[in-house]
Amino acid sequence: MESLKNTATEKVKLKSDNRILLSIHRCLTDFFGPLYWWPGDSELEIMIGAILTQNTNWQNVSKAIKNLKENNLLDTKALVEIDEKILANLIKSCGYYNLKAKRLKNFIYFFYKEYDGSAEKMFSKDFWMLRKELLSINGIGTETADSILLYAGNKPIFVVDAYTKRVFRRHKIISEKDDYEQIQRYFMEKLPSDYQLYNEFHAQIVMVGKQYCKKSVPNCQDCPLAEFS
DNA sequence: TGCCAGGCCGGGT
DNA sequence: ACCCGGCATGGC
Repeated sequence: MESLKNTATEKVKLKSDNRILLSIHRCLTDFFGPLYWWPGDSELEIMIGAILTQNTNWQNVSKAIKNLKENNLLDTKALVEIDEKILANLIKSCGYYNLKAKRLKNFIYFFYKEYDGSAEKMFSKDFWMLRKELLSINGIGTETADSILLYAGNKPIFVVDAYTKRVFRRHKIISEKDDYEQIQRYFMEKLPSDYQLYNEFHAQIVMVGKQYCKKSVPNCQDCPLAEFS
């Protein structure tokens, strides 16, 4: 009885505690070990992957990227010059291929024109300013922009995706009605500004979302975050 | 077999 | 300010 009460009190305390996110992150670090995200050998590859993976399984995306690689298309100039229809055909496996070919083109024109295809140049800019520029490109929304900033640019900005929402809503750590910006602010206010931490944490959240906190199974079985909900 | 996957845009209320 | 349909392939 006494211990039960204490446990309940602990949970309430923990939930309102600013450090609950750090506790969760530590728990997931023990659980998964290092995850080494984002898969990709260059900034450009990571940025392309961020666009191609919109609402799409990564497996399908990696095939498309492999295809691009084999055709020497992980290159800004080559992507500027390639015909959009041909590009669409090469990325067919990742779905929405006509749309994504257009979006990829939009981004690559911007990258080539504004930054001469240099990631170093682009990421030397104040990253909140750069975020605005990215968001102004048709086809780049909040998550894609933030993935580019965090994973290609090593900027301390937290990426919110469908997994983040589902996992943290299901465990009642964030509210159902919080939108992208609110959730992002919540994470960034409660966590130290550290790109490596954001990188690892987001990767862990995706793992939890895929393996334990599945959409099709409303009660997360064996969820490593059970103790936090 | 049907459902799902690391969103975003444009048009309608 | 929301809400919704469209976009599409491949894996389980």
